Amino acid sequence: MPELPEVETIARGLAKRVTGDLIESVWLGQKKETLKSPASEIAAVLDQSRIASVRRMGKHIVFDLEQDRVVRAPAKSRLAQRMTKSRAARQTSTAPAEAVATKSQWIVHLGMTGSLRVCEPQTEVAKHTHAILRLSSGRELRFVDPRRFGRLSVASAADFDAGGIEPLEIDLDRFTNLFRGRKTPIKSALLNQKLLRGVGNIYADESLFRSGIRPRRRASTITREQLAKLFVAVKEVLNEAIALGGSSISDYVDADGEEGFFQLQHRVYAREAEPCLVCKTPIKRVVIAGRSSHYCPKCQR
DNA sequence: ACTATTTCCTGGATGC
DNA sequence: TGCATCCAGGAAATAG
Repeated sequence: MPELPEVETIARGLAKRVTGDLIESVWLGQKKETLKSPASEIAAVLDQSRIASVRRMGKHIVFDLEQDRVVRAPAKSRLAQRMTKSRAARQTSTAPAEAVATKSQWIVHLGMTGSLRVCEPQTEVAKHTHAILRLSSGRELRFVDPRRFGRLSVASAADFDAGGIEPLEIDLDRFTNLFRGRKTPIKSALLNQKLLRGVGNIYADESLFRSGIRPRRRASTITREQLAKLFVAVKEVLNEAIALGGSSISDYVDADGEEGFFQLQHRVYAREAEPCLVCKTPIKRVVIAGRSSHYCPKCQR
């Protein structure tokens, strides 16, 4: 279940392996529910594009792509029209033909069980493989997702909006404002990607434990002091998890096939009935908005 | 405008 | 052993 720290780890690993590669060909599977954009559009954007960088936005992995396309002056191509007017004007008035870099993005959401693997072409194609990109390095980048909660899409450079604010970049004032007037349980608010992007079930539970707040507490009833603690806890938990390569739950591994180790630091997540590490009270599990939520009934109020 | 609930999906765990 | 059932959970869709 990749959340922000896992996606960050994966994106860093991918950046090391595929930055600068040209995508020489693209294969997309038939399961169209994994595609947010039409298959033809995804293939057209990926094919013959160069991977300029790989980064994380919330729980999304963003591949920044550049395509070199020859634009001939007299014929007003669609590409030329899409460029800024001044640039297009310069183009048509001077050079008869010129290579123009157009920018776009390939956006991957791993959902629950999605993974991106860089491997040799002869590696057996795993079950539930939904996309294969052949790279100029001779390797392949494959998207595998058994449960198919993952999503692939493409966007032009200006398009992609991942929603809320990055939790590692937000300041205390804006953090506090996110919860003002919200009657929803704080747990639900933390999971709401339109507020903060990247926090998932594990890190929401762990942050609430560290700040002593019960997951069911209505967001608007939390004091300034408690929110300040939560603000620190969220950043702390995410940073520690990134440093340990994320949490390996079920079959999560990063781009190098390495497991993360933050699961060993979990204080409440998946520890139902086990003693609280602070006060020995058994950890409780309740369901909030359809999600299992773990907390210590004594330490969290 | 918010908030709560349902739905999607497969494989691993559990129970009889 | 075999088969059915349940559960995990992010986010979109739907309902209130």
